[in-house]
Amino acid sequence: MAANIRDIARAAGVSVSTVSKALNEYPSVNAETREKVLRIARELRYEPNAAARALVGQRSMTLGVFLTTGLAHPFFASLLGGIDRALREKGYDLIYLSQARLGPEYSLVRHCRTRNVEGVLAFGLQDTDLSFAELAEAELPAVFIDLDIKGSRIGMVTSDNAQAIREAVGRLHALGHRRIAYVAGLAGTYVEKLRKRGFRQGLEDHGLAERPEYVVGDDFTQASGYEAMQRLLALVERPTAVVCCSDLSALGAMQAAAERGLSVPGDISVVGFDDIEAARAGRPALTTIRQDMPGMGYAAVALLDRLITEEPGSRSEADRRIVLPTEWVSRDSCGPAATADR
Amino acid sequence: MAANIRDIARAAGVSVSTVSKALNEYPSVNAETREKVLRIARELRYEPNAAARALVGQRSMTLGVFLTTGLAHPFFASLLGGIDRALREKGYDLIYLSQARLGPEYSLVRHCRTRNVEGVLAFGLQDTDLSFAELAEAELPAVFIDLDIKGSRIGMVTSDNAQAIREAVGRLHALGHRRIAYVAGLAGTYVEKLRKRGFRQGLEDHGLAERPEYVVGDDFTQASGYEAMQRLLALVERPTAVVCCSDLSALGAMQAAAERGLSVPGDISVVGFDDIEAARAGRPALTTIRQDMPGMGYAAVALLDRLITEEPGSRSEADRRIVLPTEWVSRDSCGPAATADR
DNA sequence: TTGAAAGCGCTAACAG
DNA sequence: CTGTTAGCGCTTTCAA
Repeated sequence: MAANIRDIARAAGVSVSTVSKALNEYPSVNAETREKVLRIARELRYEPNAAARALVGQRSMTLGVFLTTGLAHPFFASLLGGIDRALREKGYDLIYLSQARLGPEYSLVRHCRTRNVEGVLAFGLQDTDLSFAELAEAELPAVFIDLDIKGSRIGMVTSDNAQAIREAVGRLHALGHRRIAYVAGLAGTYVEKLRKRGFRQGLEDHGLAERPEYVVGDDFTQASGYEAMQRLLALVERPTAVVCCSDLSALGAMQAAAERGLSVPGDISVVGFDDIEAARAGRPALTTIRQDMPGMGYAAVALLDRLITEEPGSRSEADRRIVLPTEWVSRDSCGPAATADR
Repeated sequence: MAANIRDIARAAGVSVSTVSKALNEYPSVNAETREKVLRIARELRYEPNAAARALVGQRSMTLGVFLTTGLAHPFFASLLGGIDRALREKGYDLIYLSQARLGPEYSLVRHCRTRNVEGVLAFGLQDTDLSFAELAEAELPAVFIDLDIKGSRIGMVTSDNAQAIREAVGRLHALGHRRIAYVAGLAGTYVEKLRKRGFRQGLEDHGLAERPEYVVGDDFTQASGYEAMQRLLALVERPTAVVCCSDLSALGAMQAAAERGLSVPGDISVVGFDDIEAARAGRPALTTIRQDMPGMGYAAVALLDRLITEEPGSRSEADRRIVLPTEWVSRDSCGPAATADR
């Protein structure tokens, strides 16, 4: 029942190759012929068959997406928004690549080959996954989000994590804070490494010494933030401001402060990271560092497209890394340091 | 460089059709021949070409997934876990269908046709989306999660929402609660309709009258729960227990109670719905109703597979609806009603 | 039990 | 500017 190119050719009284050319906007087709073909295609509700196109050896226009921590990320939805937009603009479709290996014989690269996947988008925190090495080896173009993987056809998109935290420290300093703590995220992850680095740079910028007891936390979760804050509040000389690696941990931290009877930002200021929905809903509303998730998604697909279509090696290592700026979102969880604490 | 069926045939000294049959486990091939073919296929790292398979007119083994509210759902990750498992078991791949219409000419069904999608999985809250009618019309098999759509090749998977809330009311009643309120979710959604119905049934079961002022809230968000609880606490005769439509709204409700200086569960008991991660992390840890998200995902794919492979009309309306049981998760936010309040 | 051949829908030489 | 033809990789009659 579905019309194909031959049906159109017959109805239009031209050859299939002419139809193909008309449909693909070849310049060599007579304007009238093209219009006629296009009109008939519409009438017949013609839809090109992607499988046939892929088979004939050209592009499959298929990208794969591989998620490690993936969807648990509270802002994956916004990432996807940007990915989606870029996908449409470039004409790609996205296929989901399972992270659940059923049996050791499963291979990401083989899966991609079978489905004619032209490039893969990977997202997550763990870079320990073996598949990544496999990807690089296979020369399959790939773009990682927040993951530091190298390879000739591998790109990366991330936020300017270090700069963001560094700036946060600066802003707290400007508010009079001198005892600034950092609630760290999962050790070993790329973003955590940079955020911690940014924290140190921020302290340095203002001649503040780093105190080991002011660096706590070991995960991006709410629970980690909660416990971290408890430890901070048990200190003899407690911090007046806390920069957190994530909104979730900041929320946990605020919870701990509230239980302790401390007011935020009256007694202690708190800064988050990400700007998830709950940041706005929290009491007090969380001051945080917004990542441009849609922008990252969009940039990732655009970069992947370039990696696929350009000559391998035509862009430099640096040229395959995209670092997006973050945005300081001032809400209610930060305030001036109490004067007694200065 | 990628080996194809002809390469195998050549290397094995047999015909391509024999190779095809061996690869597809036709019984008519000689055991020795089959072994030889399989061995060579492995040596050559042969991977079947999905496009060619789809083209030759058989199954494409491709499912589409369409998300409305989709990924914003905090537990979409667990849903996906179940989907993933079923996908592998049945041999399907999943392609992401954009919800972002670029221009009015985009059509979900056409997209599916182009990509040879055999069936679609849809998830979300809004059933107002026009594409759904289009799906039913096109006779494209589809399974909806938490969405009440009907059609001859359309199925649905959901939790037993009504029963879950009804049971929650019963449990609160058993704890001595008589003034039980309900924090409702987004009006007009399928799950909300059933949860509210369950609440009423629960009250009826125990001869409790429904008080209009005890039904508040209008969304599944934390903000909605927060405001709802504020209204509840402003009442002259405030409830001693609150059943919430979601964990998020329950968390918001607890926040409001805490701000008001009320203890949970000492002064007021709170029940959530979903069992998201934050439920466990909350203080007090939230007593809630767990939905079997992986189970729903798995069931959805399995049902879709049946809808695709079985004769249309071979299963009854009721047979196309799968309702999964929920589980009561007792944590710390519920306690006996204060005796004075009985 | 095996093989030859046709053809799925499309694109791309090449010839006219 | 248009048409003829070959062929992408695979499955499936049909005949041997």
